[in-house]
Amino acid sequence: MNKKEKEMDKRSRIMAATEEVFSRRGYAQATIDEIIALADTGKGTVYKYFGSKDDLFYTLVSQKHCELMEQMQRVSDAAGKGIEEKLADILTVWIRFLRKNTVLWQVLCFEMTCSNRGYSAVETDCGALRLEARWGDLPPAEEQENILRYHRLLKEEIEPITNVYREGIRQDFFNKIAGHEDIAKNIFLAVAMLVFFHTTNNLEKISAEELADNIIKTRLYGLAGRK
Amino acid sequence: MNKKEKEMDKRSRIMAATEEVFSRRGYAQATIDEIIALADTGKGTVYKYFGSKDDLFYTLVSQKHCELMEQMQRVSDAAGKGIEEKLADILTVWIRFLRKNTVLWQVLCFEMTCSNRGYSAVETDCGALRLEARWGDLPPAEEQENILRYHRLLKEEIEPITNVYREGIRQDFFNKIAGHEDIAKNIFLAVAMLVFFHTTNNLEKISAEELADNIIKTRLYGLAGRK
Amino acid sequence: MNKKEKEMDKRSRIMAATEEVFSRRGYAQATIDEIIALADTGKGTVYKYFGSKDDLFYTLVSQKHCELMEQMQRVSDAAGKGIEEKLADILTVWIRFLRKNTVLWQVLCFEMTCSNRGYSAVETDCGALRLEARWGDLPPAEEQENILRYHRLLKEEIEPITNVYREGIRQDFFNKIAGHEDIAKNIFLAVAMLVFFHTTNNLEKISAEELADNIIKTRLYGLAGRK
Amino acid sequence: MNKKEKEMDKRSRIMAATEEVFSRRGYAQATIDEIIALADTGKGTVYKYFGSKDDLFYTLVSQKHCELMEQMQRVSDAAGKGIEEKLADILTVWIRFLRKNTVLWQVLCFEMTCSNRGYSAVETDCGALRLEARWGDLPPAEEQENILRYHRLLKEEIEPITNVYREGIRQDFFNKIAGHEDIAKNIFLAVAMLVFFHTTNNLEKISAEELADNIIKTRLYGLAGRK
DNA sequence: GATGAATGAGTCTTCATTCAT
DNA sequence: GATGAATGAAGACTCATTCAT
Repeated sequence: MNKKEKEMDKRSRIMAATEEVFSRRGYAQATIDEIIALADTGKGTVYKYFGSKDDLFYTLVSQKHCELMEQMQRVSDAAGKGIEEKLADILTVWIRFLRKNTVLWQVLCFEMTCSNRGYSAVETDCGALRLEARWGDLPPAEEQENILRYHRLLKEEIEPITNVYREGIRQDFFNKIAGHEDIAKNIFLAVAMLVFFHTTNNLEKISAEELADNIIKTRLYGLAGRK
Repeated sequence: MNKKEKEMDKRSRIMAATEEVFSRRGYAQATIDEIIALADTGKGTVYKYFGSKDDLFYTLVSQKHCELMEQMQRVSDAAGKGIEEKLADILTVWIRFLRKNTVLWQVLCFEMTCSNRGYSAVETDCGALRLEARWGDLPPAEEQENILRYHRLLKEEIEPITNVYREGIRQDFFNKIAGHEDIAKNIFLAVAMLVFFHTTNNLEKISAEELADNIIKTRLYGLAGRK
Repeated sequence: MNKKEKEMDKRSRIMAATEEVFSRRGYAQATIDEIIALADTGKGTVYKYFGSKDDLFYTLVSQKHCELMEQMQRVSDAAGKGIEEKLADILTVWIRFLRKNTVLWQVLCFEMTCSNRGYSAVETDCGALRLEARWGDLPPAEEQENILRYHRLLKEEIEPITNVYREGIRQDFFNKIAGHEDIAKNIFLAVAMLVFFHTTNNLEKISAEELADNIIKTRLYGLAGRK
Repeated sequence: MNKKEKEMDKRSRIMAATEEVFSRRGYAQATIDEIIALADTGKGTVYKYFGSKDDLFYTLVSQKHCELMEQMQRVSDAAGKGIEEKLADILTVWIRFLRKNTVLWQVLCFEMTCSNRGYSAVETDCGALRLEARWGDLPPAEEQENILRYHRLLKEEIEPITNVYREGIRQDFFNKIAGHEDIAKNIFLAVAMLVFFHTTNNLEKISAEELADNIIKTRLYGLAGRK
């Protein structure tokens, strides 16, 4: 095993331990000590590669995020599919992903975005995200940036479904009932919630495809019986 | 002011401070020190009345939970209303409540249920809740109980809408497409998610009634345009 | 022993331990652990009373500084003394003080003022002190303030002798050879240096009065023999 | 470029980086990482050539010390000069040197001699230096030696001026007022202090020669006006 | 009953030094 | 010979909880 391989070995062992520990404990409760014990490495090594606990977490979810985006892109790009099918495909990918990374994405959505500290990300005119405090003061610029990067991940993950939704609007596929394209986000988040609370319902046994299909059908055509 | 009143005064001042601090900081970031400073009381007093930080939080949300249940009960009990109207009324209550207690319920849903530590509450045959670890070991019995009580609150909050849903099923109001009554929970949680992420979408400016109505309409009759 | 007394007891025990440890190790090498071991107290207690390691040090030297200023003021105020006598008296106080607090003031002069990191304090027009970086960037405002307060102590300590020097100038007691009143500071600092390096010379055995007298005499009338 | 040259290149690049970093940060705050980044070399190389952080610093100041001694020797050896001129020349060299190496010599005087840890160097009968602890225990012999070598540098730097002073005594040039030859050291150190605190006084703008001349004049003939 | 001083286990983070390649 | 990945000891600081007054 050469130097490069050994280094990757360390890195990936740390990454694996990181995933396990954050998945087991959430962010705040996780400790670097547990990670290094699991990765069988020194504390310095972790800090050399990743810089800080926050960076460690970000690196982990960032990587997973990329995998997710790739899959979403693939199904989004698929030719010859209708709105309904596309939506179902994207949701399927999203559900599968969340089922594998439930805790991690829960932590990302709630702990890391600091939405539980009253911070929200709002879109500026130029499309960038800016942190806003619903009360109190904003943290120092550097910390803001750390928080914002998590918001950016989420924003990007919602985009594919938003795009399909826009396409549907153009094709006059959708009703014009409600808050327009926030609906896309709505579906997206609702599915997340569904998975986050999964074990308390029976939807877990259903395959991702089936679940996505159900959700899309219900959303598109409604729960009320057609008479 | 007699002894009893003075005591209640202390209690309620602590309670008010507790709400403010947990709402501002989430659970982990909140400190007893900030609470007593705000309540202008001693640390011992807090521990005498409430026993622990967790108990303090539970007492707070428990109280709010009762208020919520009362309101839900009231609209659920209203006579002469159709399924659609009842659902909209319950959702309106739920949305209003969450908008007032966003952070608190976010914390409750994710931090306190320890769903971010891989624990899930499953319903036993006798209708009770039991904690289950998706991996690793369960915590000591005492801690399990502390976690479970939060699950019980949530379960109870979902019930009113579940009941209406069941009624709709009986009246043949609903399609039979999907996971049956989990759908109720689905709507319920989706709405929570909507509020939790509120500032990032425009739905915030809409009144609770309007929002509830939109959601119900969309859910019942679908997003797809009727041809 | 009542509550107040007990509290003062803790505080003063911590203070005593602080003095001992900082005197033994300097600032950077000193550890809170050693201080609490010596004070036989908990770490939290130290942080409750003093906030941070830097505050701990500042509190200590600040207290000693006050004692020094009091003594300097006393001899400065003494009526019916000539320039020479006044200078000697102030120097005597200064020497005595430095001999008792050698390491502490050495640390204050060099470690705490961060002069070894390229920061200097310059006097603004309004007489206040401002930090300046001879290279690189200044630290955040908060840290600047922490550094400046040490400079302020030193500035205040030099004042009495500067005042006497100014008086001497007015009385035409001094030559006009050199950098005018910086000379006062010069003497002051030279004496500090003398004490800081004391054990390497024999001046240690001389009493503070004698030493002060020698220094003043030499400074005033010169080392060169009068022919 | 042959092997020898390449090696020297490495060495000198490390040395240059060492000077820059220690000058910018002092000793404790300086890190090997910053040095190797600046020298564009590997950490192992530094340790191969210099053994330890302390050795690195010592090598640096040792080299500068030699340059200083050379210059002092040159002006000391100059024929046909009086006491006053010789003193001024030596001081000029000293001032120039300190102005170029302010932080380095500050660190040397206070941090490296561990005078801020209560250790002092005393001269034994045979003229050698021995470490003494004003309290507590002395460090292990090896560390003592590391500390002593810095004291030796300083002692050697003071010698030229001490020699001239001795010559002045022999020539009956000096008064017999004070602590005899410690006076020489006194002047020497006072000048150091003057430079260490330079930005807080106006002496900085004066040329080294002028400053040296002023100091010598004032010291020799006194601050008090001749009537 | 109310208080708040005291506690100390637990965390993240830094950095000089080593050693296998 | 040069490298830099790996290490782990060490240190500042936080905060829930206790308990004597």
